[in-house]
Amino acid sequence: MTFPDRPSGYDPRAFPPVAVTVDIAVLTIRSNDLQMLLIERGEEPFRGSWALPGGFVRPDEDPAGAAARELAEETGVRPESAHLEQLGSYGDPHRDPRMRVITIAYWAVCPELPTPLSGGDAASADLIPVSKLEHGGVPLAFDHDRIVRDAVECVRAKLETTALAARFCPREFTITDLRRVYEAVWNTTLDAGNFQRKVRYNSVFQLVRPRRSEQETPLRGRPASLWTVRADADPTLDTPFRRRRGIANGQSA
Amino acid sequence: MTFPDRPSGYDPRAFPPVAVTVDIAVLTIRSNDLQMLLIERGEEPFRGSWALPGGFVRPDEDPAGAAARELAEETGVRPESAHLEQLGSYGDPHRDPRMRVITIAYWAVCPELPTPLSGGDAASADLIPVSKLEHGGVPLAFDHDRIVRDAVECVRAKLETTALAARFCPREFTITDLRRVYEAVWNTTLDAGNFQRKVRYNSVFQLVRPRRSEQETPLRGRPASLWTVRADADPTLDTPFRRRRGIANGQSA
DNA sequence: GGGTTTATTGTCAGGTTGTCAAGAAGTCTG
DNA sequence: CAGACTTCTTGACAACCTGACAATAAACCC
Repeated sequence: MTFPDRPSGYDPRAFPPVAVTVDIAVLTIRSNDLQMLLIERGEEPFRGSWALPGGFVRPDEDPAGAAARELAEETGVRPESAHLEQLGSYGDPHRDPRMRVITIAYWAVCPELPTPLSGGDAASADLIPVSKLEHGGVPLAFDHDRIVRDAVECVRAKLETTALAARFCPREFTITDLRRVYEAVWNTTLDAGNFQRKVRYNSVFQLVRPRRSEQETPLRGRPASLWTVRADADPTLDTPFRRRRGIANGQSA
Repeated sequence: MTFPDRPSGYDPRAFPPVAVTVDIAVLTIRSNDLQMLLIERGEEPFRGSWALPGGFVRPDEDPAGAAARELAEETGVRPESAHLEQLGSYGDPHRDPRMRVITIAYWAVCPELPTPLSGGDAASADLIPVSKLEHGGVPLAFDHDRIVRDAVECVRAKLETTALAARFCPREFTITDLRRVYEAVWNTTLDAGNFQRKVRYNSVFQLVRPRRSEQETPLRGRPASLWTVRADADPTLDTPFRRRRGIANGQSA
């Protein structure tokens, strides 16, 4: 990597103006549905369209740090409770009509999110079902439709091989909680018995308490055991969960 | 995403100066060994260290386009013969001591590369075995050691679920060619019989000719059939190849 | 206690994988 | 030209994993 033809002494102003931003696809599960946090734009361009939360990377800030900051600002979640990971960069020269903006996209997975408060942007934030976004029913600003698609696919794929699904749940969760995450994210249904078996055999998951004591929403049925993700090791699953591709599963029409 | 407090009319000079570059981890297989193309720096900073090939994203250029251009410039490979994919962005504020540089890293997989010609950078290019890079025996510039590690891990993982391995081979290849790619990239050995079975069952691969006619290097043994990757569909494998994690396989010591 | 609900365990056939052996089809050597 | 040698390809079989589904367990309700 060499700098443009200039002997030495790097004149900052000589570089073509580029803005670098981060955008974050924040995912959570609401009423057994995969949803994404989006913000309705109050200004041009794309006034009235929905957009990913995000903002500028500050001069002395790491992009990951900028993403964590924006996440906290826009959702109020503590950075350590969410899982934040880089998706990739989007840099089409004309993706923003105003000027050259390269964005580094991230995705984040949160347990049940506090109901989105309209942020300081004077724009309203809301959780939108991903199924709706995939159906094309929501107009998105910039190239955010592509980022959304990529982020969702990335999370779906990551559920196959890692314990990421647990990041949608509170620290301790039941196996049914976990199964519902898979069902929501993959928009499918899984056999409860087989799912149980896989979780029990997976060394990443760890039994915490044989019975649930603090009752939560479901007050009926046999109480479930509580599980957690083993803290020490990396969250790779011993044997992956494989999604059945090709068959249009789940609710159609 | 909103712009900094400024009513309208975006003064380019007002944005903090950031340079955006692409860096490419070019991988190929030489003598059954995974190797990466690196360039020895002839200038400060990091004079004498090795670095990934790369360069600036031009004002009206897409980052992927910049990566393809740099790849062609530095290796002479036709862009369509290589597989080029984005890895991610690296933007630590101090990763380049001269100024703020955010790089978008790519990885590329090439069939047998033309022996690297020293590029126009007045620096010498060379193929370095990845095993050497992982052993820490090669000083790398900037944060390129991290990019190299991430790129190698990404390619290793991608071999599990896609037909990427075929991109290391010419358009038509034998099953043994393909197996050697896996063995080189994963630094392990695989059972030839099992491997054969999996490839034959995989709908991604397609038999071209039942016997090899043009003899290549190995003039001994039963001639092998030639296979290719089905062009139409996406390169996802029906049943993934799984690498056995945890066991330190391959040549030790 | 009987009915309902949900969690958990069990069964069993079918598919996939790992190990290993045998067969096929060439070249090489004496 | 007959082995010897090499490499590709197929086959056998046990171990393991998975999907489908039935049975049992543990709560709640009335």
